[in-house]
Amino acid sequence: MEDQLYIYHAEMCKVFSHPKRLELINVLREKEMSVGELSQVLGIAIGNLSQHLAMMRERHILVSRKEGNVVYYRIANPRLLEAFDLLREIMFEQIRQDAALIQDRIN
Amino acid sequence: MEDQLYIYHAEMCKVFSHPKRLELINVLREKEMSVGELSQVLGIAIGNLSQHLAMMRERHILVSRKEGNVVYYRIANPRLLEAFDLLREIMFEQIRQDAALIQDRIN
DNA sequence: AAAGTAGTTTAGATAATACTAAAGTACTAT
DNA sequence: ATAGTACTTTAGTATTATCTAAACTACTTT
Repeated sequence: MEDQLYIYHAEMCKVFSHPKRLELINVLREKEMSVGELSQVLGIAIGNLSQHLAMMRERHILVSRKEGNVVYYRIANPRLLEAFDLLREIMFEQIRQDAALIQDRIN
Repeated sequence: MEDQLYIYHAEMCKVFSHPKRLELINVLREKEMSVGELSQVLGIAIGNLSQHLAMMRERHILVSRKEGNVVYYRIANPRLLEAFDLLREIMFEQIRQDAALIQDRIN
């Protein structure tokens, strides 16, 4: 029962474990975008992109809306961007620490 | 150059994409623990655990210290727990929303 | 209705992760 | 020195993710 929470939690976090999916989240930060536009901006094939979008939609990270035959995607929960930003901050802290360690070793 | 950041960011997030690694982070929340203790608490083989610990150490998520022939692990940056908690909150929000949608469909 | 556009889905190949079991290392106690 | 404890590393296998290319669906335009 407790295990199930960790499994669900991990499933959600898998969204963050691919560079193009992270870029996608960052690109959808302020505005929704169509699949075609996203394919252009991210520089990946539409078929492949559609697979990423589907898995993110299944995990309720993104929601889509259809207009004519264009599908627009946007971020489901704006708090997700808080998580994105926090993780990126932690990453920068680590990069800075690593750099400092290397500096120490030189001096 | 920008791409490298997304790659590094994703590498860090891979730590969160496995249920036992999440549980491990949560268990190390307030205190450090030896590998043997962790193996007991998490219920996974020591060899397997040691592999998870190594990858988390490489990514600077955990740090270790050796005392005699016991190795203790702890969380490198306490802010990581903020990220853990934020992601879990977002997860609960989503679970609640899903539950609400199902309720609506019944009524 | 036929052809075009936008996106999805599937099948198959390749690559990355994860697990098990056994060998190896470092330290401690006898 | 030998044996034991605590952990790490490696090799092999199984599982899961990712990508490409092609078929398919839904909608629009002619």
